[in-house]
Amino acid sequence: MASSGDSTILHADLDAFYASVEQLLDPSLRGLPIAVGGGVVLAASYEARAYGVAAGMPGWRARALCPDIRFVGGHFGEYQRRADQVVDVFHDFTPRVERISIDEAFLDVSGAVHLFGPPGAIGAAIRRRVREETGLPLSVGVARTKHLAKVASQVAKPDGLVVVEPGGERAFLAPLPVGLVWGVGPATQLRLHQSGIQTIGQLAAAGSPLLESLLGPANGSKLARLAADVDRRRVDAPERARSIGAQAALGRRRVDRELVRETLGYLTDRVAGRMRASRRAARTVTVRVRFTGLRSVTRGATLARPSSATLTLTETAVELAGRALADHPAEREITLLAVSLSNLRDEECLQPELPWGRQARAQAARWGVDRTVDAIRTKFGRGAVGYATVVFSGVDRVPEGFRELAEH
DNA sequence: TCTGGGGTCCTAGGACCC
DNA sequence: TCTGGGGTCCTAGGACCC
Repeated sequence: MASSGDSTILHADLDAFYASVEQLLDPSLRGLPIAVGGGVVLAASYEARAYGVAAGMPGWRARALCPDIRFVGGHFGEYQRRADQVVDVFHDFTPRVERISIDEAFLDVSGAVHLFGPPGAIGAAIRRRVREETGLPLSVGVARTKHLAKVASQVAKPDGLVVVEPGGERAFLAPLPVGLVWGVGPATQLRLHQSGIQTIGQLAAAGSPLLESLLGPANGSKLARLAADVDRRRVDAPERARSIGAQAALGRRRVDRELVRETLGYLTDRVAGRMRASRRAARTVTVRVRFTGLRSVTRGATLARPSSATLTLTETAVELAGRALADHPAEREITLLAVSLSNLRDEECLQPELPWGRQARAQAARWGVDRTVDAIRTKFGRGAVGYATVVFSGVDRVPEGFRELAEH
């Protein structure tokens, strides 16, 4: 029985995943700069990355950087299918697989060395099998901790394997840029650079007190632990979600109450349905309104009791959006609306409504309508039935396949 | 001339309670 | 005479991740 200090963690990360699948499906795309997406780059092939194209970049900028870039994609079902195939391979080596996104997972292979040899050999064997069975390039990092395994897989990219031997952790981390630390994004990186901290070695040397004064107590101490390699998180099954949300980009639309009502109705309907499918109810509703120039505001409200009723949640969302808009009368156009449900409770645990009173009866009726709609949709599909403004709403411009993928 | 959708966590101020 | 401290919940905003 290995102690936690002896655990061996493997981080596996599919390279340029969506783009790699597209190049497999259409061999004429191999070796070419391609991007998956349209308005925004969801994934870029390594050939495109050589031009500076990166995920999250607006499509027009990608075209400016790389005029020959080809935009392809939309094979969402294929992405999911192949990613599942890869995870099946992982399970042949260990039952302890923590999937953290469609193209990434942690594996605890501490107990697998007796069967498959040293950690490096396991990493190599997994990479080989994934390549043979799916055609996809996979990068793997191996180390004693999750954080270090993840850093190692980033160093291994593209299509490589990096093993950090026990005892070599600090030396491995020291020269690497701070941006490789999990949780260091552009804002934190800028602040660290301004303090003369460029490498993870310098980050570790800075120490917790300085980092806490720079970045706040929680972020500072967490970063100090990661840089000093004393983080010991285990590989676990993912926890249940703490919030469920949906958003819709609208282009540039003049502020219009009816548009807001329809869009929020549509979004809340989707989100509430997903929540009911996982048998939960929400106490907090949050609405985000984004204006031009990426200026955005959020308004939230916590209900006296949890609800899973589409109508109740929609009314709350619409009211919150009204407040947000009223607080910003100078804004003439909105570009995005988002709804999020949080403070989630298991529905079975809810206090049953008292069987009398008009309000209780109304709630019971809403509950019944939602269940009926859910059941019909399960049988006949989303478009079969719904509230009128939702059914006829024209905001569903993003491919449904992508939504389902994102929801997975 | 600012681009998708789905999430997590942290901070900070205010209300309220003891 | 408004002085002390601690805890919880709510709200708004922001950073970050895939």
